[in-house]
Amino acid sequence: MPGRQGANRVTLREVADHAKVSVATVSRVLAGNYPVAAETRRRVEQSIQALDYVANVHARALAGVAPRTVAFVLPDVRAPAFAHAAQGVEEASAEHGALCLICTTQGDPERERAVFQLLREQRASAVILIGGVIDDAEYRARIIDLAQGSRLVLCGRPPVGQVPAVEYANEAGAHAVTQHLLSAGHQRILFLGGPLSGPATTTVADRLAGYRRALGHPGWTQPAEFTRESGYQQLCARLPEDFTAVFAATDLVAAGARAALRAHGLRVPEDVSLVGYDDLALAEDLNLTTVRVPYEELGRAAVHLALSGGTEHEILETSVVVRGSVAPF
Amino acid sequence: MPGRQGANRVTLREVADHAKVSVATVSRVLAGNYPVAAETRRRVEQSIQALDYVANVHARALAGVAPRTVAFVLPDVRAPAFAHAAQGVEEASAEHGALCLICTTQGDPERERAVFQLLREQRASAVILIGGVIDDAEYRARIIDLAQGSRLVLCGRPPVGQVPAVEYANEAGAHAVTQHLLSAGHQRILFLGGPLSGPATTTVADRLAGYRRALGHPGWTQPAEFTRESGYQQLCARLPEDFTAVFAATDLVAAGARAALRAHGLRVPEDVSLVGYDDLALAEDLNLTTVRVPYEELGRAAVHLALSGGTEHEILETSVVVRGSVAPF
DNA sequence: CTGTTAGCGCGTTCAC
DNA sequence: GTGAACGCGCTAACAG
Repeated sequence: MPGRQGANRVTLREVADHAKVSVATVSRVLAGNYPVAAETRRRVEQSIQALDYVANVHARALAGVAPRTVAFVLPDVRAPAFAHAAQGVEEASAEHGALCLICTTQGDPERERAVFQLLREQRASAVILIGGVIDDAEYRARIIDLAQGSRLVLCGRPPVGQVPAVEYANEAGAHAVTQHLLSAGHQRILFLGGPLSGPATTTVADRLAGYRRALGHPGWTQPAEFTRESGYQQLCARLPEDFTAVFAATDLVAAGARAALRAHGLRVPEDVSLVGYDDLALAEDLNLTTVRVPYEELGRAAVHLALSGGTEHEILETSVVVRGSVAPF
Repeated sequence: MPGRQGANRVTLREVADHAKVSVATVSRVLAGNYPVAAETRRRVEQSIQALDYVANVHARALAGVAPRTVAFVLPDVRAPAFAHAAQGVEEASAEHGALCLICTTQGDPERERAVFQLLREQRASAVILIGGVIDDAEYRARIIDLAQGSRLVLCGRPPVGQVPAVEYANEAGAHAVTQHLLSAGHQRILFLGGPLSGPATTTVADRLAGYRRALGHPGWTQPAEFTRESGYQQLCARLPEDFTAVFAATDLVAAGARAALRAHGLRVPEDVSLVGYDDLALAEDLNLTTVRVPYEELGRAAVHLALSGGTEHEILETSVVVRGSVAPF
């Protein structure tokens, strides 16, 4: 192992001195984009090794050679769906030789602003935004505003003005599972999910829209937050009633719904059929028929879009994963 | 909204000109650590607004004011345990006003090296490392090597040489659940988990050690990777046998074990008791008695340790969470 | 209180 | 092929 310098403050200058050449020469062998005598190059490389020289990105960036950096901004890494998207972003960034920053905001617009400020200071090449949102005028204005600073790409949300986005076929997926339920003979299907009060996020709104389009009428809905707990309580509040199937807006909600059904002595799928959305790992545990959302692909696509500079509106496909939570009625 | 500049290349100089002051003055109102006439400050602030000026971290860093950056290096963000730790790291970093970088390595030492190189170039204030490892000489050498570049803190692993670490009472937790099983009258307890071949990671090794210490003898073990699938298959391979309880090395493994038990017509806990480790969300779904590991705290503690520059070896507590998967025997 | 100026570490013309 | 010198945007003395 070469002699290490601890705090590692070795500069180009020192390497140059050590190798008895000028800084320009060292810079050249480092960049490798300019002819350097073999012997000289060897000597320089040795010095670099010996001193354990590590280039300083800051100096480099200032001199015009900025490393690519893509930032992924999300409410919370612990949410499986977001974690999967993050994985996709990470992988795609690495493939592009870009460093990946992951920043969480806890859904707080204030923190989101702070994070963006930080990212602008960092001169991030691109920032990708994910997380449920209510698509109102205030929100759209905020996005337009944020987009000024750096290249912005929306993920799992509709595009806003000139700000590009990569989405998944959310409404279509909801339509498909509902259709699946309908084909099995179900007629009274309860949609479980949505805000307990106030406007819905685009995510729920689209799923609800797909459900309604398949049904051909407004159907029946029971609000519930995107948590297991809420799914449990909100369905209990609705039980007993005469629906034969439940469409939970999320796998997590479905997990809660399933528990609620059981608590009321109802079996899945014998007594009540149940479907979810997202296809998280727990859907398999629960043997839950659900809609698969390609979260990792979503992240990857966002990175490509961000780095390619495109402005198209990409929409990834969703598909229903049939397991054992639906029985014919 | 102020007039935005798109690519945002406004410099201090321009702001100074706009406000008819010197760059030093602008720098001062920005830093706020030096007296500036109220009127002047107001004018400068207006110019900053008008031009939508955003400081350049790189220039700043080069001039000596480096922003704190803590990097969290992990195998995979999708693993719930790691995601929770990441959340802790993120929050603690934010509290310290530090930017948080999250980098994944897929457990590939090569990628790990590349990431470290990148982080050194970034002049990261600290890097925190998490993920299962086999504690051999090669590994220890690698850590020592990596630690040269920047401030390193190990997370959920034992310290190596001068490299500090924050762990959780892994062995003690395993001892405690085993004791819990013993108290319920169980004697033949199977430990499910561990490498199918080769040496174990410190994580399993410690859990196994706790199990054995409680038992007072080597006990019975069946290898299994840390996945639901492996838990299922490896337990099936062992069934039927006459143990009355299973200690799964991980909640995920426990989920698989539970499915295997069911597939063989065995009920939990009536026929066989089952415990896991980690206390992930799914443990609650499964009504699984398990050991709670404070992953978020682990992440937070690592950040504090990293930023405080301490070198202590911190060990967080674990506790057994009693749910309904254990019955007296 | 405010302006001038010298670096921070590196890439990049230019001359040699 | 190689070296000297300027500038990237900003902070921190140092003078006024």
